[in-house]
Amino acid sequence: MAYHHGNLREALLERAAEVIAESGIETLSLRSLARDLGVSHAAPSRHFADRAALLKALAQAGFERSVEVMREGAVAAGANPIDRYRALGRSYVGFAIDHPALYRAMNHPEVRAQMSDELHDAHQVFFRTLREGVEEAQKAGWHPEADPEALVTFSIAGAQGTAELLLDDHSKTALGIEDAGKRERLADAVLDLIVSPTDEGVSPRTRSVNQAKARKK
Amino acid sequence: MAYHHGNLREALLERAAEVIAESGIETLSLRSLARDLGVSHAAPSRHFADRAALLKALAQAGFERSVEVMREGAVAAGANPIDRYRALGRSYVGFAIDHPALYRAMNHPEVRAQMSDELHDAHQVFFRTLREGVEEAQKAGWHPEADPEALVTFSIAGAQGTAELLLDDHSKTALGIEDAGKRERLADAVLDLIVSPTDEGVSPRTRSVNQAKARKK
DNA sequence: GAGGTAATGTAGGCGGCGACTACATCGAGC
DNA sequence: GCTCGATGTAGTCGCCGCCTACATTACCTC
Repeated sequence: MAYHHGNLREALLERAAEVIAESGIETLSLRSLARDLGVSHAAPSRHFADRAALLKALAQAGFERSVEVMREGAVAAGANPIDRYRALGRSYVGFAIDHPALYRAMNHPEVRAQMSDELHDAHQVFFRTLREGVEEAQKAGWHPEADPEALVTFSIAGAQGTAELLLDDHSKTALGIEDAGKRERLADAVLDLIVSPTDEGVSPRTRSVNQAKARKK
Repeated sequence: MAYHHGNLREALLERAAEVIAESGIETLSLRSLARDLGVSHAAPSRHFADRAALLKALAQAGFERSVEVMREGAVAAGANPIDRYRALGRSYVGFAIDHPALYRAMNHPEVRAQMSDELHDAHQVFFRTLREGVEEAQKAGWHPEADPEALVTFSIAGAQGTAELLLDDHSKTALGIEDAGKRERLADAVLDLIVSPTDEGVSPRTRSVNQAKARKK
């Protein structure tokens, strides 16, 4: 075989995502990754300075992909700002379920602790996307009385917390989630609770549009 | 000095909590812990079979303490079930802020992945405490139309997500949280949003009682 | 209060890992 | 066809988790 792997960087990211999805970030090691791909133990260092750099790259991809998915969801939701806002949250939860490895990388303490500038920017874009959705929804009559910053926190906390619960095995059993269908219904119900409070102009039961939201790959 | 440390187990837990609060769970090692306490590198193994066991012990303490704090908060909130329910969530967020190391241990993937029976029970008690609060609140008129399971998920997700955001440095700056006071106010505002939806019999502005809630040590 | 035993701590070692360095191979551009 | 940068290899160091063998202490029993 060739001395050069050819596309080691992408292969590393892909295999890393598999390993994380299977057995978690903790068990991920650069050396085992190298073994899996049949290269020497030091080869990964040509592409990622250290283990954290690889995780950061995954996290960055995660922030970018999640923003894409959220924007697509908003577009599919139509013109009503509150429906669009709901779709943002629903898409984020869907993203977490579809791409658990990226999601875990995005929220791993080791990554959050020391963000590179690039990663910081990606995180900012993510935050801004949600913030804009919140602002539009508020203008449209969702919680007009509330502090916008509290609304943003509430929204992100709700979406993040829901995603976390739906990905955690113990919480899943504690909540009686046996299959994917039940998980989807629960996610929708929770999203309804987040969005529901204001009853003017909002239709919290318009789930069908969001459920059929586009998911690439 | 004595050959025996005397209270190594407690000292390990205490020092571990310090290290986690300072620099995160990732940097925690049994050997560095042993060095910090002036014992041999293998001494900790007498009390914790492996690194995970130590984290599990911290997590267990966290679940137990958080339930205590939540119950105290509910008692201090009085007789109104919805006020009591709000106090549960507010107390949990307060617990996370006051005991970040325990909170992180409780939610660390390495811990969640393989829970011991004891830890599983502690987690169940935690879940049940919140679930009971939700059920009482619903009986009292909070979201009477909603699926109870969805309400539980919504509640835990909201509390958990809020705690996570308020502990994360990047999210803190993105939300414009400079000092502890602002953080407390934001936590209260978010809790109001979680509890507010139903307007019959609920007084979401009764924060003063909860703010002055008891916190031990 | 002497002896035995379990609890607790020590010393050493093994293998895996991250990270570093020196060296080998390939490929693209002059 | 040569050179140079990109990519991969081989070897090493130190830290860590974890294991085993051994030392010291506390406590219980007679």
